[in-house]
Amino acid sequence: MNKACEPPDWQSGTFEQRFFINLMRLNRLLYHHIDQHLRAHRLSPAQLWFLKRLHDAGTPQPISYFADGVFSSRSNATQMIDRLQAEGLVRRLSNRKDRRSVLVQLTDAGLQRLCDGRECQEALLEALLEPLTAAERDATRRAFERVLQLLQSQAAK
Amino acid sequence: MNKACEPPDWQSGTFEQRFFINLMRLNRLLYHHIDQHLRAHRLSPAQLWFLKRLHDAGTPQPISYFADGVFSSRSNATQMIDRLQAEGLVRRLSNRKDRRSVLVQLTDAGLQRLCDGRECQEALLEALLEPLTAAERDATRRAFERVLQLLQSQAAK
DNA sequence: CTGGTACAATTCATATATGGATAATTCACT
DNA sequence: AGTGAATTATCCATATATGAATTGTACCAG
Repeated sequence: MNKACEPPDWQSGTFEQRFFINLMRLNRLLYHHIDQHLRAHRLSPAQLWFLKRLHDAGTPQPISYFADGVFSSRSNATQMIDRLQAEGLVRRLSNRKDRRSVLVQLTDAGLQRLCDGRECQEALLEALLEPLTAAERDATRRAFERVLQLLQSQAAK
Repeated sequence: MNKACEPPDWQSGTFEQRFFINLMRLNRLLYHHIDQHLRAHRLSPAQLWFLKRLHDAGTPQPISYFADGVFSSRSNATQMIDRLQAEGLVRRLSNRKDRRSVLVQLTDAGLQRLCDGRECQEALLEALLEPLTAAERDATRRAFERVLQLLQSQAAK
């Protein structure tokens, strides 16, 4: 990411405008921060998220398992798995129960890569958030959950 | 965006892990929510942001003005402006002061599109955040600013 | 069993985003 | 003035993300 030329005044405008732009900005900055360090482990945050979810599941999962709407939609999951497979981190298994679907399995190399990346990401997040007091953590957690709740009730309409 | 197949348990894991994933999730959901409604006005959130910044500046701005690291990096700004220009929303002017740079100017059509889109986005954000009490707004604002501050001091290292 | 419907994965077109080149231009320094 | 560094926009390769269309498969109603 290139350096800003003359950054806008992020704290101007209404609460709603600042909320939106600060959310987008925080997201972008944090993603980029983690991305930079994960690069040494040859993983993107999205790839790490895929491997982590697959490992947590414990068993091979269909492609649709990864289309959770956070790091990936349905059509994107296919090509994310393509790239992970090209690197030998996962493999595709045929599904005898339902030949429409394909099961994705973590390989040993994928597990190793996952452990490296996970450690890196966790260390970065802990270092970043370490200065937060317990009260600040609580307030932050609640703020996120509250807005997520509003967003879900709004999106239902 | 496709519906989730079996959404993961977002509230498991350490505070740091939940923080990260909730931030990414909130960002994606809100971006998508706004994107869906802006589509009727033939704008993406990123395009609206470009037009808004250009209008706020009041005068034509160089390409690098848009590379603020939130919606766009340097190389991306070029193609964002390409698309806006192809739609007739902005035009490129030569810069007599510095022939390396190009000035981008809002057209009348761009101003009209901006007004439509801005109104749509503001209404969505107000409707979404309307249930928040003053105390919740304050807590939310402070949470964002605190983490942004941490991130900037961390990124400096 | 058959025909229609639903569903899973894929492919395609397009938009967004980054980093690494490059060419043209300007600037800084001697 | 002239050389070398820095800057500006652009181009390229690649990754990420979405929606629409397609293909193959499963399932259900009659």
